[in-house]
Amino acid sequence: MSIRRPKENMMARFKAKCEEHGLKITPQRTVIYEEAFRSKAHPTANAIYEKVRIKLPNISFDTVNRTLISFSRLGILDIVEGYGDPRRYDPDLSPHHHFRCVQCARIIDFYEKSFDLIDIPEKISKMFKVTDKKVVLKGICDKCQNSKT
Amino acid sequence: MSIRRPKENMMARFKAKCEEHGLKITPQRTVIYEEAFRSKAHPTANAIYEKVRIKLPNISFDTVNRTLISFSRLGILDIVEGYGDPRRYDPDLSPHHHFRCVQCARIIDFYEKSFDLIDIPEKISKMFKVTDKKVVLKGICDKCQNSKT
DNA sequence: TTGATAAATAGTAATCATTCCTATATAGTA
DNA sequence: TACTATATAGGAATGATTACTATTTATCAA
Repeated sequence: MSIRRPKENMMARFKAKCEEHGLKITPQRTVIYEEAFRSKAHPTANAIYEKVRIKLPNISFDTVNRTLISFSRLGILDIVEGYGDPRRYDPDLSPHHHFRCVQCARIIDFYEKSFDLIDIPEKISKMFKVTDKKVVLKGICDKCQNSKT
Repeated sequence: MSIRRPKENMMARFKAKCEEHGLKITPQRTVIYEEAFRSKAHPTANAIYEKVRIKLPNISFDTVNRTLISFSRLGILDIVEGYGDPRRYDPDLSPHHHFRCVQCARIIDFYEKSFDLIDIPEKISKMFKVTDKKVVLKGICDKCQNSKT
């Protein structure tokens, strides 16, 4: 799911983003950034915490959680739209879209060029500063259709 | 936000949906249904619970929560996409779309006919049973743009 | 109309995600 | 190198959500 980029580009982007927003570059933030983007699928804060902990054994969960939230506020990282479940992050920065199964709660990524091209209505772009757009589909996934009990 | 419909239609729909899925029609479910659709904006389970409690003083929160979840599973009620905050419901059944402010976390409804008409790609409709589609925009809302501290 | 039965509910208790608090440590800068 | 605003660790508090169980009830068949 996540885009493969050379590590040096990733870290240059990280450094630039931090400086842009006046965030100090700490070892904790660096490792959290690396691990968040190394993740596949849509990791929770806890999943990222567990990975970070391997490199920084006595980091606190709060630091990981707080950092992920500030990353998402600054547009460094996306939060996946959820439906009452724990917050999950999306390291995939390329335009993509989501299908959600209402039975098993899975969120499945898909790519569709025509969806990437939809125009923001003027009434919206006048009022708000739009930084991202995504089509979210809802329904029953293949697995759940087959295993209808 | 919610569509105004004659109450009798609402209740006929409720009854039909319950029978379709083998749900018993209980006074609790009836009142929860009524109050969920009377709500404006995007109420939490707790907000609906407080309203239902006026009519059924000793209903439990668990019953309200469980009922709302089962309604959403059966397509009776929508869950609003959220970003780590408490689950919220959407009583607006008409096609509409959402803008999310990453600063203040508001979800703002908007209507855009061209978005309603987007086609589901065949690769998706073959694999999944799609029951709803929504465009989700992300950015900074008008209020937050003005009050940048 | 009534009795049987599977489903639903009330009333907790338990769990888990998330946020808050404070003393200590540190990155960036003069 | 020393100063200062930030950031962090650790743990406590809060709040949402789910789980559990005894009791009640809607539905349906006789």
